[in-house]
Amino acid sequence: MKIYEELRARGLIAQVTDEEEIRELLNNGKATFYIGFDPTADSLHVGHFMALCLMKRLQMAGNRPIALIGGGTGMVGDPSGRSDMRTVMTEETICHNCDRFKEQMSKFIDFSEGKALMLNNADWLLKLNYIDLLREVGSCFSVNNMLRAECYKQRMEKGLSFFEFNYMIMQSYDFYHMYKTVGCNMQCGGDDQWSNMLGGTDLIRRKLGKDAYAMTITLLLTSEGKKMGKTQSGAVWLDPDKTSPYEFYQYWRNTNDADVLKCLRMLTFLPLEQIDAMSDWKDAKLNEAKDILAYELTSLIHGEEEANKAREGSRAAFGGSADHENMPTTELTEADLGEGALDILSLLTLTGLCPSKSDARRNVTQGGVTANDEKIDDIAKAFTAAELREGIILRRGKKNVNKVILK
RNA sequence: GGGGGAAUUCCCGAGUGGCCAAAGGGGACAGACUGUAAAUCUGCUGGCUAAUGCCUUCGGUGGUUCGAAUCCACCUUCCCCCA
Repeated sequence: MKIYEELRARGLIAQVTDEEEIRELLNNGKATFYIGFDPTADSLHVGHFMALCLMKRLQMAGNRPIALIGGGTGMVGDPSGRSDMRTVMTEETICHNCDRFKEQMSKFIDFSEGKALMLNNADWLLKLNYIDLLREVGSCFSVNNMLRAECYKQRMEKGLSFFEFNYMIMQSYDFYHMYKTVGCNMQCGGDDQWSNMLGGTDLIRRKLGKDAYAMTITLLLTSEGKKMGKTQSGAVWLDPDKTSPYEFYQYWRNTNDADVLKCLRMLTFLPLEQIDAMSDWKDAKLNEAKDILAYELTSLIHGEEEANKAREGSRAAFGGSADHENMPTTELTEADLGEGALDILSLLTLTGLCPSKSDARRNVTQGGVTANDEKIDDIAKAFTAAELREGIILRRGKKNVNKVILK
């Protein structure tokens, strides 16, 4: 199966400007395509992961990816799909974030020998002169059309500043610039970028009379219509310091039944036949598919070793038996110990299982806390140094486990 | 440029001098049921405290008052109408 057909089969392709041409380009490794990443945080997250996967897939098929870091566009911020204005970031923050992005991407995409490029649009956008820009490309944009664009719809109700309105022009300029300088003939991105991307192909046609292409990938939504990769505590990060491999693994392990196959297809590199074979797995059997999904993804991001640890940790936490080696652990020192013993509420906060003592108290009172599988319902319960030295397995609810041990 | 309105705890949103840590809903969390799923039902939802209670919070800064989320002044941001 050729790459284009595979992307289709995996359900990755959302919209394309010209299916025939794009199939031809991609299947023959003739595309130089770019995907933009706005440096809004100091780590990539699951949302970016889809894009990285796509890059890798296309690269494996012989195409040349360009990872475009939005050091310049990040100064403005994309209003697409947002209901309010982004906070404007300082230049230092943006630079810092750009560097971290580069680091993370290099682990995933092969940048050697020009097989892929990494560019930063700050290099050309920051130099632009307002009047020159207006004269050069300003005439190619119709405000009427821009206002009709889907990506501004939401903002038309709440208000959109001129500042952010320019984002589309900058993104279009990127494409145009890279078309001229590095032969970039295609842009890929999330489906929410569609109108911004069309701005670019349009600009190239108007300015150069050449065809360039755009392709969007399906946004990965949960069956409830929410963006995948968001939890109540924020995004699921690829940086192990921000989201531990264990948490990362657990995130996928808890995927909704309805979303498992879709995620396997879209995110993993497992052969389609193998994934199709899982399609009649039902009920408890589906848990195996979730384990595969979680393992595959953790392994892709954090490596096999970490994936194994995460899987072991998870089995120890939920499977009962197994060893407790890889369980999330908190090491205490004598200094944490008050009067020779530590009460349950302090333990819960020290391990991070509960954010505050009030919350810890609530959880204990509601019967959600166990220590070594014994339910704790007394908020005054304390553990001695000797008990702590043995190690205690604390649980808050079913999914939050932490082993405390006094060193 | 002129006029009118708004800012509330994670989100939406009530509250218009004391009874307000602040209604209601959503979400999150915990319990029951399960398959580490979904749905459902129950509880719970600022912090400290064994508890009584105390402390911090209603865009910001000052002020009026015994007492302010609520009144006044100024500032900031946003929305709407007219130009």
